[in-house]
Amino acid sequence: MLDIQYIRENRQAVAAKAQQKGYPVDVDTLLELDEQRRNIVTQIDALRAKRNDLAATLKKTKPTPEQIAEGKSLKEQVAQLEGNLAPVEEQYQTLLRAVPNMPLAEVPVGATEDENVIAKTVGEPTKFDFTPKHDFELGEALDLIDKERAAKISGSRFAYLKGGLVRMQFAIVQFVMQTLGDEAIIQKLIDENGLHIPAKPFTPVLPPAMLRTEPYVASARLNAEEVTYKIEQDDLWLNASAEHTLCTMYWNEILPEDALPIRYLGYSTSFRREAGTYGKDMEGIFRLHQFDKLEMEVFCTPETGLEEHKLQIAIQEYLVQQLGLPYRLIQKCTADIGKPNASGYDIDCWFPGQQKYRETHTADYMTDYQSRDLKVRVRRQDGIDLVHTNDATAFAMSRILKCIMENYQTADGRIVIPEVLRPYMGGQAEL
RNA sequence: GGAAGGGUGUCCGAGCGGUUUAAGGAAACGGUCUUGAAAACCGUCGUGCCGGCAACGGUACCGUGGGUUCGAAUCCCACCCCUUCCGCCA
Repeated sequence: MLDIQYIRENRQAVAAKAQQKGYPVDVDTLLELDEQRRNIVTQIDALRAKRNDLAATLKKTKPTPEQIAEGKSLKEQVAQLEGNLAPVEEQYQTLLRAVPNMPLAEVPVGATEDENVIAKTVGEPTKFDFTPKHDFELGEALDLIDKERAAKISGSRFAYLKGGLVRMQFAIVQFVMQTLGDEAIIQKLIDENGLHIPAKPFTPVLPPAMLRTEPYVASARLNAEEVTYKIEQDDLWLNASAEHTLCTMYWNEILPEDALPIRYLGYSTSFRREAGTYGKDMEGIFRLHQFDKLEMEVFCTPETGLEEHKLQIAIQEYLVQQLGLPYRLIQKCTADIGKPNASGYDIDCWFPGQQKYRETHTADYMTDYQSRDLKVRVRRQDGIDLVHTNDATAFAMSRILKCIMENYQTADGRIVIPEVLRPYMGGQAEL
């Protein structure tokens, strides 16, 4: 969430930018509630001070009937004010959480995703002297994907992935762990992008795939209606990304400054309800209810937040380039970056089956919006600051497998394995 | 699932109705001493919120939420979590 003091001091800007992001919010009402809230809290505190004074005088003596009556009266007054406060506080919290993060100045203003900006195009759409096939055609012919039986057992938007495709997924996992664990590569990307942050490698993490409501809400990532599965018998949700159990990891903690930046590479199965996408991307493995994903998560100081964002984007590009996939880097506009984001970039890779660039990666910079509610802080020489958080896709498996299958297909329907993955597949050259 | 024990500040840990402004220890920071370090000694040392330019003042917080009381870390109720043992299990 946003800092209420910032909202007080930037009433107009907050309303305007919230509008630009497509999360219009009634700032006037929010600030009115804020004032009511503070007014009541001040009154309550004054009454409590009286109560404490009274209690202090009674430490050794027996209370007189008058003193007991006064104590009771104070208690009732406090209770009444607390009764007044509760609904104000509730509305206030609801409105406050509805305020989106402020976009950075350089984020292009736009009303829909059509106003995203293509920052860069790398590579040419893959050319074939035959009509390229879709993942599902290739997958079926090579016995790599079985969606029919998955539908029988689990419903639509599930798949059995098999054989070489599975080995390729784990080759990708190994390749990414190797790459992000390599200080020299991180340093090279830092230097190439003119950044001034340490080359600390990413630590691989297998996080829990479920989390409880309270931290999930605080992470500003819970999207119950459209995205997230709830476990009925327990207070647990299935995470929609490793990011959700990674960003919450230091919930309610104060980190020592020398621990930062904390760079994690999480690997988790991700579950998504995909409500509201009926009929969209029904074929193949582009959009499934369940997929595995490698996700970067970084906790850092406010000063380095933007540079960590840039590093994550550089890493994403490097990884995609290593796989030899054509892509575009998209700077998302205000309407598309998402509520907790101050900035957001996507990488759209080329999918020959559809003859389109489609989203395979996203990089999110939240500034302190996420950490404020999660209460993830850093203890520094001159006080305590909220950390800045960044997350970014390393690879979303089913999408990137589809992308590789389609870009690396041969005329006779086989799939060449990208060079960098072969060492992790026993030297195998094709599926 | 059954039984027992437990959740206190950065950590360990005492407190079990009113000198708690949470003992004591450790860590950390500053200082004395020392050629330097260690040790010893002295000092500092929780997080929010409200008010204030500030110094500071007020208030809340001892797993969470209710309750009892003039007064709750302390008593009562419910729930959550952790540990150990038993059972089951990859």
